[in-house]
Amino acid sequence: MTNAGTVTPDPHDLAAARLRTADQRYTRSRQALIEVLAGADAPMTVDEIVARDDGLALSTAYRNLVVFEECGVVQRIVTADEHARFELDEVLTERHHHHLVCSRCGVVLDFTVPDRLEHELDRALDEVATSFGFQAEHHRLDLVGRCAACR
Amino acid sequence: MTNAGTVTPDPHDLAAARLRTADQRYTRSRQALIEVLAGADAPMTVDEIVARDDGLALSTAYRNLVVFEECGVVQRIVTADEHARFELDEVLTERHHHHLVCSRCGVVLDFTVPDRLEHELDRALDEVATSFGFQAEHHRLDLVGRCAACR
DNA sequence: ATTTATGCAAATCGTTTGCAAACCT
DNA sequence: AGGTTTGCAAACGATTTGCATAAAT
Repeated sequence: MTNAGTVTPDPHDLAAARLRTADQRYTRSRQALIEVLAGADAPMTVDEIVARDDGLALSTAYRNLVVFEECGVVQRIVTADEHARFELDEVLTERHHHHLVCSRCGVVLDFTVPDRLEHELDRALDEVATSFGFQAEHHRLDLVGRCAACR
Repeated sequence: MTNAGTVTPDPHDLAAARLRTADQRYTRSRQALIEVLAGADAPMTVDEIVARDDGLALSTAYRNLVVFEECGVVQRIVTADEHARFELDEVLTERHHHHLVCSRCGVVLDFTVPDRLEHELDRALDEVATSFGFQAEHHRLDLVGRCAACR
């Protein structure tokens, strides 16, 4: 279910709000970063992000992505690939999803599973967390294989 | 279900067999590496592995772990943590499992979910792969949170 | 005016690699 | 012997960081 019947809020507003809570400014660079990520159709590497926005320094991108991550504005995705990838946090997109990861080229795509399965998963993971004395934060479900282009 | 009623084969034999198939030798260093991993109760970083076996060069460990990975003898686990971790492949251990990942200290622990859920998951993921033109290799299910020591 | 963010260049650090010696078959 | 693996030290490359300047409040 993807917030049917509601208006999807602006990522910029949500990001700004979350940053403000952490006493962080929503500067031009940060706005540009969110703009790029909001327009992405898949998680992006830092190189890809910087290439998309002329004038943004690599170090600034890295630093802000860390801030975003700490504020729950973006999610960092680490695969076997050497580059980390970033996407807007589900809090901003309101779309819980998982990732297809290509074992050859490293590309990452989003997918969802039926709600029923997702709930069963949640329940099972709750039990696991409890039995290990773990305080669960979130789960990740990745399907690893060859993407259509790399088959 | 964990191969009830059968004798668990020796990891060394299985590793040697798989390496032979790829025209790879099962040298002392490689045996030592498997020995350490077979005795591990959780996926280990390369530093941990080398510390456990005196005399094994870091570069040798890295090189052999790559060979092992290519031969399906070990599985590389990459989390948000800066160190990759390694464990024997499920082909050797015969225990399909998933990972608890501590978001603070990076430690990784194994867990399993009920067979029924695992099968449902497989079915759902098959559909996803098909619809994306993906050739699935395997899936990963991680529960991220704070481990008992880091809460 | 004071604090925080940015850009550049240099530093970090896990991992990889070149090469000569040791090893295996 | 003949090809492979190993150890050491140097190289790599993604990410981080110090510092002086620019931007934000």
